[in-house]
Amino acid sequence: MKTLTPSQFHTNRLTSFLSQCKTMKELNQIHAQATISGHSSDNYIISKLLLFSTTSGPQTTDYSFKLFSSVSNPSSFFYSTIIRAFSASKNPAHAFSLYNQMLLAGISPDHFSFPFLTKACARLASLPLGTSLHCDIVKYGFSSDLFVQNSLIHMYTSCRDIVSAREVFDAMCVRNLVSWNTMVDGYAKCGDLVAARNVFDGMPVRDVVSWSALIDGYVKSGEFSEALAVFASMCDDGMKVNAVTMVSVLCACAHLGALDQGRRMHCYIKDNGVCLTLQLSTSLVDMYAKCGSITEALAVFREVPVVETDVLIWNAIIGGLAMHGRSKDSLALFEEMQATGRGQPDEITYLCLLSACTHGGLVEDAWRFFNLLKAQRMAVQVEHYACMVDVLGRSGLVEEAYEIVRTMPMQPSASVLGALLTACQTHGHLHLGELVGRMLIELDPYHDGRYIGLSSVYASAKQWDDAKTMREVMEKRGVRKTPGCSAVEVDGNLHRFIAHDKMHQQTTDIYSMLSFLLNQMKLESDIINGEHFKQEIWENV
DNA sequence: GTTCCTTCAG
Repeated sequence: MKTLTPSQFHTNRLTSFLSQCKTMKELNQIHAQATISGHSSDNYIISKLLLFSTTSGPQTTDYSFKLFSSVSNPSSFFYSTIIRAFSASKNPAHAFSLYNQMLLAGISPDHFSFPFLTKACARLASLPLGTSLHCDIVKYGFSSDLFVQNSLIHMYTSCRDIVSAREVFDAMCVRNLVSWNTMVDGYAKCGDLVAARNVFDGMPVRDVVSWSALIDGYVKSGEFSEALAVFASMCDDGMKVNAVTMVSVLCACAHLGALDQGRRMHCYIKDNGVCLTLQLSTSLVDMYAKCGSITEALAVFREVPVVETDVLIWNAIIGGLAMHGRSKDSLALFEEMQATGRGQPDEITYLCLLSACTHGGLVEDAWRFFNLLKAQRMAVQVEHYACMVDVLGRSGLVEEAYEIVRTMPMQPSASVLGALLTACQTHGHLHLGELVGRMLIELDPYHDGRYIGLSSVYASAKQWDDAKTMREVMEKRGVRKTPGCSAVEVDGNLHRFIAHDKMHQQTTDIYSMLSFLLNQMKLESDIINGEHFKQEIWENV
């Protein structure tokens, strides 16, 4: 029997621990053991530690970098691994600092280094950087490596340079499924669905990624019905779908407001044993909330074990409740999120909360969240300001709302000014409304709503001539009023309507119900809002 | 002795 030295014994023991390691906490313990037994500078042990920490998500990048720094003469393996960690981190540009350091140290990049570097470049969407990287790839002789070529296609499409992506693709001697899929994804991602479809149709073999990339392309381009049609063909083709496919499909249902279809997709997921990932649960919550069934959204949310929740699913349910006017419940779920400590609130969480406050008229809570947002040194975005202006404006605090607009650190967007304009109109601030209305028209001269907005301000102040003039100015400038569009799903069928639409088979029934509802609203509006609101309703039908 | 490319959620 071979006798091991104490050092070899420790190395074997550490290696065995590392192969069974499941969490970062365990990894830290193994690292401590390595330090105690004097193996913290053993490159093999460090390589194992580094591999684990670089594949444990972007939160561990700092730790990975510390590990990397403890290697005395890092080989290309160590450089590639740390470059990979940075390419997936918040700061992909750091990957290039390491690349430069690697070149200065006289280490040549290999066929592993370049895919990570191109990925970093893709995330930065920097074409100049990508072009110079491509030159390096040629220089070091890796331009015919399949993996490098595939990642180059991805890089070019991320930089929206389809021509170069195509050149790489056409120059390839050997293409695999990934090459084709990357092309489908890249043409789809740039919004050219015709080209994506052509590549897809020309594929010798297709897999679940090919289909999913095409479906997602249609979703990203807003062609939701087409996305669902492709999904149907995919099923007809006998292709097995996965969680990624369903995320895109549910997103399409959510945008269409197609509750019955969404429910059927939920059943499909259960029946076909599609893995219910956290992302998929988030999509289900989002779909149910956007399709009007907050009850089912809550049910899906409650089925996810609290330990697995992350900020995105909290945002989906907090935002969903806000959307449904359940402001107090929305705020209560935020408290629950804080209490369980699962998921760190981000900028979007606060946006959802502010939107809850807007719907519920919760001015004090809105200020509380707004200050909390600033206190946590998060990026206060123009959307947060828009919500604050909206919540203050709706509560009649028009001066305070105006103060926000005046002092905000960036240019107020159309949504910020729009919220202020509505406040001026509702609470009769003619002077400010006129000023804001004119700014909005300047900002968006081809947007019909901007003229209508100012016209409504005049109308609310009973300045009928000015109101009429604004509409005339709009017409003179050739700005057409966009017809309002709505859709409703009945028994899985989607019915679409535009303003004054009389095309529907049951148009007589629909209009008689509408006039009944309008009469009810007329009565209510007389009591609540006075004349001009009533007028607005009639005008817009 | 260990690494690489494609599809997804607010």
